[in-house]
Amino acid sequence: MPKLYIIDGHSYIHRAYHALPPLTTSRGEQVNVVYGFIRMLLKILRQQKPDYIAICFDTPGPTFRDKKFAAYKATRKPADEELKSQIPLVKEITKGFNLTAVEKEGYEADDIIAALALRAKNKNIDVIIVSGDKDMLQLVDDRIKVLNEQKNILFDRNKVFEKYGIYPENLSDMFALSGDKIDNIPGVAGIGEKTAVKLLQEYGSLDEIIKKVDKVRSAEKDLLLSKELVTLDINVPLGIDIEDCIVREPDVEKLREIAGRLEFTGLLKEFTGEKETQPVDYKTIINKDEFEKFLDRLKDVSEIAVSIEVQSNDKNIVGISISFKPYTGYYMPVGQGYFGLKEQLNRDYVLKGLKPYLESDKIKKYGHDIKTVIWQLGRNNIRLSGIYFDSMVASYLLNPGKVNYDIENIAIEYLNLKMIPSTDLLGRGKKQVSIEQVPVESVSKYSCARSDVVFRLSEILMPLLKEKKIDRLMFGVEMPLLKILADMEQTGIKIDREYLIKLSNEFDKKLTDLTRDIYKLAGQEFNINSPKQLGFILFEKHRLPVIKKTKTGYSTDEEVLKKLSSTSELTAKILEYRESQKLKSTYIDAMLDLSDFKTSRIHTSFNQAVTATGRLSSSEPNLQNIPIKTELGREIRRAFVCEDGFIFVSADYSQIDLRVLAHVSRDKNLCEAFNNSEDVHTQTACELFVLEPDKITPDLRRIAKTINFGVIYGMSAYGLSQQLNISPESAQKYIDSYFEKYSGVKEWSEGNLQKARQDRYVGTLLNRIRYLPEINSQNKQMRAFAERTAINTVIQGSAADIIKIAMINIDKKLKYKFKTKLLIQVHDDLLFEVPECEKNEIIPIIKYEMENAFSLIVPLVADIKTGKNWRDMEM
DNA sequence: CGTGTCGCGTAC
DNA sequence: GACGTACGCGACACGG
Repeated sequence: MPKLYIIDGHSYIHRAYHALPPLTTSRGEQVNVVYGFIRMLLKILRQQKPDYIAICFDTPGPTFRDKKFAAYKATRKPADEELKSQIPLVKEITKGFNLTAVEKEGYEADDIIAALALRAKNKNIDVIIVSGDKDMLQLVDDRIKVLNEQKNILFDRNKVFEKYGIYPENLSDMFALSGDKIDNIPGVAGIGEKTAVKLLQEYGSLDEIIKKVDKVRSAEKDLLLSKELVTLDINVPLGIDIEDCIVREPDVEKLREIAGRLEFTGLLKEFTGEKETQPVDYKTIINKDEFEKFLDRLKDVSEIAVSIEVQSNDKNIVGISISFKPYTGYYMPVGQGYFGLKEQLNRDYVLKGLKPYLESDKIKKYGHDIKTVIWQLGRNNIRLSGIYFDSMVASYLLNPGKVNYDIENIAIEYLNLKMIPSTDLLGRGKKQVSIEQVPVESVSKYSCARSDVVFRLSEILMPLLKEKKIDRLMFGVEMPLLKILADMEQTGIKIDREYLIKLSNEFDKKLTDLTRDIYKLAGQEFNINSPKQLGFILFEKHRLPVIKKTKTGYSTDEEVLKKLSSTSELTAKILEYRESQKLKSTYIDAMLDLSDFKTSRIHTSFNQAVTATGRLSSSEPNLQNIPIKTELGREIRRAFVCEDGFIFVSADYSQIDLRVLAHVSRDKNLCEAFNNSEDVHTQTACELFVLEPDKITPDLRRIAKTINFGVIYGMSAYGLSQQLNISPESAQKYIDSYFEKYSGVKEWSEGNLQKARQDRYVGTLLNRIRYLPEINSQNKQMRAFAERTAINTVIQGSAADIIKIAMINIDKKLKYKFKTKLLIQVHDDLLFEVPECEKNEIIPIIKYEMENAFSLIVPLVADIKTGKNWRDMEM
């Protein structure tokens, strides 16, 4: 059925005026109403795909209601000038969209809407009135609905009854009885909405009420007048036909011109987005016949792009789109609501039909964020196979420095294509709707585009990967890794819930005690978690010396509190409090929250397209920063346990960063240290302080270690001085003497920078690249930062390359013969869950594959530990 | 009432 | 006024 959207222009304008801040152009014109109006209109156009739209406006002059009742709307303030001045612009916008504005002298928009709605209804057109005005609800029936966008409610008869306790046809009686303060409609004094409803329910009609209720009878005149005023006039001579309201292509030129004039830069971009040069061919498959034909076609294809839409709460699949080639797509709705959809296929039937193709190695799979697709299908017992090209990963490899790799952004960058953002379909925030409630035509276009665009992207991205020589990294490392990460996520790691609950309670008690002590020492209660309040207590109330400041006030970080703690019991307690609070909120409670209720396992996300250096990241929860350094923190690790009959095996690379540095720099001294399997930090101390190894004190070793890390991070004298708590001058001396002893490192570092300045990027061992646009900046700070990352990225990124290769090679060995599973990667560390019976066989395999993942000029060494939980791991 | 930013603290 | 790379908590300011 075709749909007519009738927009209450009056309601839109006021909403925009009050909801938005008073945006102005640089010339001082207020334009918030215009902006809001366009936004709301775009949303309706994109989300609802109306066939007809009519935008109704009031006219300034008096209406028949004013003639009947001079005081009508008399209490209303005249509209603000800032609002009124924008109305002509709004009408101009309407024209720009090629939409029809309807107004009629002597009538209010309400009456026009009523007349239009009834006329459309008689032509078998579904009507949706977009308005927040309660008067409009009188019109609701089986064909006519009212959409309140602020509250995101679509009123049908039942919804009206739900809200008022009476049906739409009785609303005018109710409004007449209760009156309306805003419109100055008298009604019957002493009767509000509640009483009106009660009376109507009791007596049925207005006539009966007048007869039976004294109070109403005495106000009969007012009541009848009110009734006339609230009743919508459906006999407006409209002067237009429904067909005049058909939705046409907007006049993009005109909209662009207005957007430019009013300085709507964001909107301007939307209107400038490339129009499809080639028409797309998207189809929605809704019956068995079409589906069987589709499956027939699948038999002959060698590659498909897949995109899946899921319900946000239960993650059930509501539809699948598949594309065979660019500019085409098929959408199969399998769990959508019936809004505009006559029939749809059964989910299990569709999945069963697609399964052999999705699981076939013969058909190459393309997608954007395939790991998510693996999950979506995995939940439905389909193991996606033949995984070939992920456009998210590809675009990440082409430039890993970006904030995100959403397909919308990638499509703009590489195809100059503006896609429908999901917020257009679903809205955002609290008003977000679930996808199955969105009309199928919209979801179909949205989803098909997502498959289609993956193909279009692949045609651009693949040659780029080749050209930049990162195709081996893509197809040899990242694509195989993708599947391994999905497996790791799916496996998860078991936690001891009872232990964590016990820990949580203990920490609770500890925190309560500490809080009490702290309040006492501070002399008052305050929020210890607030650095601002804490700063006040320490540095203003107690006049403790200010050691460091932040952008916004006093610093209260660990370094500061530690220094103060030699004299202050208060800060010592706060340090204790901080540690416990951190462990409880970030680890203990979060782990309990995120663990699977049935299996007690935690399934993190290993993100493949986040870091600028090529490392993985982990989130929800982050299992890559579980405490290990302090005794108390380590207690958290005891919560990570293996299943009965299994044992954890962890394998971590020894000094992989410094080994990579030795390799790329070919520094004689550094290589020697590793080739002679000496302790590298001690060795560095020997060089720096010109002492024999047996003369190196722990303190000297600590200094050497800090410097070694400094090299990896692109050390500066200032940074090193901070870290070692020494003067920048002495730090500089250390650095000078380091580079004297390790001249190879110095030469490599300089050469690396020079190359970076030339190429504006750096590359790792596997030619993972990172752009450094700031490397030649005039700004010293920015340039210095780029120089540090130039050093760090090569080392950190190469180490990431190596462990990724190791993961792939280990996976190949494990996959078929063993039940051992890789659970977690922490940058240079792999954690496996191993059946006890496989342990002896597995350990040498893991060690071998890690140490031989890549051939450096120094050996790679992996240290193996085993244990029943993640804390108590022993060699 | 949600969203973005800041300070802080974990990991490698 | 930062030696690199991440994630996430709680507080707070801000525009609704």
